[in-house]
Amino acid sequence: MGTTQLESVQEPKYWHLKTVLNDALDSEFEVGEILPNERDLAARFGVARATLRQALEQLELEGRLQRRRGVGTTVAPPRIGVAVGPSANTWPGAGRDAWTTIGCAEAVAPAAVAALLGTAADEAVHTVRRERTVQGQPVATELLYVPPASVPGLPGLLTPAEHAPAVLRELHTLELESEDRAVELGSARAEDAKLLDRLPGAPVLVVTTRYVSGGRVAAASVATYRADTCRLTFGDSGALEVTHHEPESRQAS
Amino acid sequence: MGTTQLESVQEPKYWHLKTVLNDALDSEFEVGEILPNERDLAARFGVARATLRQALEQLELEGRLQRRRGVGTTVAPPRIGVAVGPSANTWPGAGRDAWTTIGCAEAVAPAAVAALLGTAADEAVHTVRRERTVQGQPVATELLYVPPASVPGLPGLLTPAEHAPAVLRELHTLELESEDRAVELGSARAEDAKLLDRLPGAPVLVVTTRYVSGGRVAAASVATYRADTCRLTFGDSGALEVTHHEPESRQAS
DNA sequence: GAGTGGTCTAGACCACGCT
DNA sequence: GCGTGGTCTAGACCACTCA
Repeated sequence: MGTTQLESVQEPKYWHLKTVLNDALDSEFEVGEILPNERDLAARFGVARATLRQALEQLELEGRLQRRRGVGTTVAPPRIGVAVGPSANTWPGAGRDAWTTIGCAEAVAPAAVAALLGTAADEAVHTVRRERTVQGQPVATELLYVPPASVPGLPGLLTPAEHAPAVLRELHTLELESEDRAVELGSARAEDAKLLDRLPGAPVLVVTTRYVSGGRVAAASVATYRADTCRLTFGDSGALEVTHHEPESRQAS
Repeated sequence: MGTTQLESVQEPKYWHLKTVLNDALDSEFEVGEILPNERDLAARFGVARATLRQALEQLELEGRLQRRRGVGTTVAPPRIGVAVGPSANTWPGAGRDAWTTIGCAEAVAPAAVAALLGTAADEAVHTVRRERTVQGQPVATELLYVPPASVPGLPGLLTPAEHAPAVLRELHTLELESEDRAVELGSARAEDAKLLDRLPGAPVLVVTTRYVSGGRVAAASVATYRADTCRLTFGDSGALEVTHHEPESRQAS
């Protein structure tokens, strides 16, 4: 056999494949177009399906592809820029904030959240589940945790339908001093995955927010954004920039 | 065979494995401790190595494990909170900003960056490579792009060693109006991966920042943070909170 | 029911870090 | 040189969507 492939030395096949596919996506496919199925693609490139899948997985992680069981693999549109952390500090649910409330329960928060709130680990807190959709597609789900101490004026008897609005209303009577946020990578738990229309384990960006009022942490939220379709934008101004993905950039030593 | 496993129906093995391992990590292992190797673990759980690896990959993605070729799999410490976007707007390299400059070159920026800067696609810009380490470990690399128009006072003849400091110094003479930032998931390119001490393709959080001065975008940067070890914190106040990972949280319908 | 992606197996070999 | 994780193969079956 001749050594025809000088360039491919020491580079994993799936990595090379990924590059090739990435370029092909730019030049030969339209957004939304469906690709040949995995078995055909693997055969075409002369690799095992598992190897091809490794390349596809990476491209999906980077938001270039979208795969759906029973349907196929399609070219993904550019990521959606979703604003996180508006210019003015506002309480969740105040004004027009792009979230829709799904429900509310009173439950013991996970230990991590209790630490964030500074409450006892076994104390029940109001837990509001919300969802955020952009262009008709779900991009995030959130759990907002409000300790009873933050909403002392809350009426005692509430129907499930009244619960969430009442908690938010009470919250808005407080003065919001500041918010801090953290962003980290996570994988979708079963429940979040269902709301986000993904499989469990899908990569998500977890945004943890502490709402501070009167020197105390008055509420905290854990929001889960689809990492494949979203770009989180901070900063005040118009955030809807173009996105894309560069193969490899020139270097600065 | 008796149907001993009622709970495991319809749940992928790797998902169940992940849960089991996650719990074991909490109860039976110390941070930094090395796990049995993959072949042993797979045998112990009665699954193929590929299946075990699928579970390990997820746990690594979530920052619970750290795997190193030739060494082994260790229990990862909690993610490091790294501050992004300080309270006061500051130029890169001003004051004490946790970054160290590696080098600088004049090169054509990738198309995406040119769009961000509003420069021509084929215009050369100053490209400063920087690195950020926390507790001795590299957590991020950055490319800072500065169009020549933003630093008109830059001397003509510069040695490589003088280049980066000179660009930053010139930049600091401008007044910074605002910054916007975006965060998205990406995978490390070969070059970034090397600086971050990871394999190419490792998950990273890509932070894109636009620095606005005089109504124009005076500079832009693309910073690449290790997604496995970092938690990006925004907001002004003390950000070094505890992190951990909850199995599954109670629900709010 | 046909076709898709998702899971799983039981092997093999390779690249790397140590010692 | 040995042990580790990383890559790759050639199969199989399952879960899902859609006509």
